[in-house]
Amino acid sequence: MRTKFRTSRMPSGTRLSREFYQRDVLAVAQDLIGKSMIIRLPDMSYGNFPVNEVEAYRGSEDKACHAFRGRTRRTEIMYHEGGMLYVYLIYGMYWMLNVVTGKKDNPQAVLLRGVGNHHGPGKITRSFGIDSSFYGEDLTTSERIWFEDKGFKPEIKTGLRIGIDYAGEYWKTRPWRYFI
DNA sequence: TCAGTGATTAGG
DNA sequence: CTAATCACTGAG
Repeated sequence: MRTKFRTSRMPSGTRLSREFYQRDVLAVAQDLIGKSMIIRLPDMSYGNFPVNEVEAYRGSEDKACHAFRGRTRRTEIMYHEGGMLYVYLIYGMYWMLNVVTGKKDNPQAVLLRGVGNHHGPGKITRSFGIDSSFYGEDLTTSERIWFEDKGFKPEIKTGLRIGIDYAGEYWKTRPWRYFI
């Protein structure tokens, strides 16, 4: 953390490490539930929002994962080692915020669907002004967004991933949505 | 139930 | 270049 942004309002906690994100996406997705998303707000203070809903997208095998169609400029960041952000625009209006997980060249990501009182992937990014400038952001070094463990261990429920009817019977029935 | 909205992608 | 698609949202 550069001194520049160290203020009295900086939250104290344990920033999640590279190792946390480098695990398989199903483990990371579940473990992200209850962790805190720390984000720098317009007034330069930091907001703390517990993650309450996510979905896992698991590699080139997963028909619902963007990496299913291979490496493209958009999906390139998913091939990086875990701990980066994958941000993309959908329907011309909504930025989707994803956390890249797994080892290098194993394209996986966790979609954030709910943090704090913000429910809905497009609403999260709209609320915090997250856009393409966050693409490739490194969560282990960023000064404007990262995740912390504050010791909150909620009970986790599972469900089907939303909006992937095109993915075929097997992939659309994986219970890879996790929520509180 | 359905329109809005534009980047991304595959294909010619 | 064209056209289809889309991990969504809000209005009616």
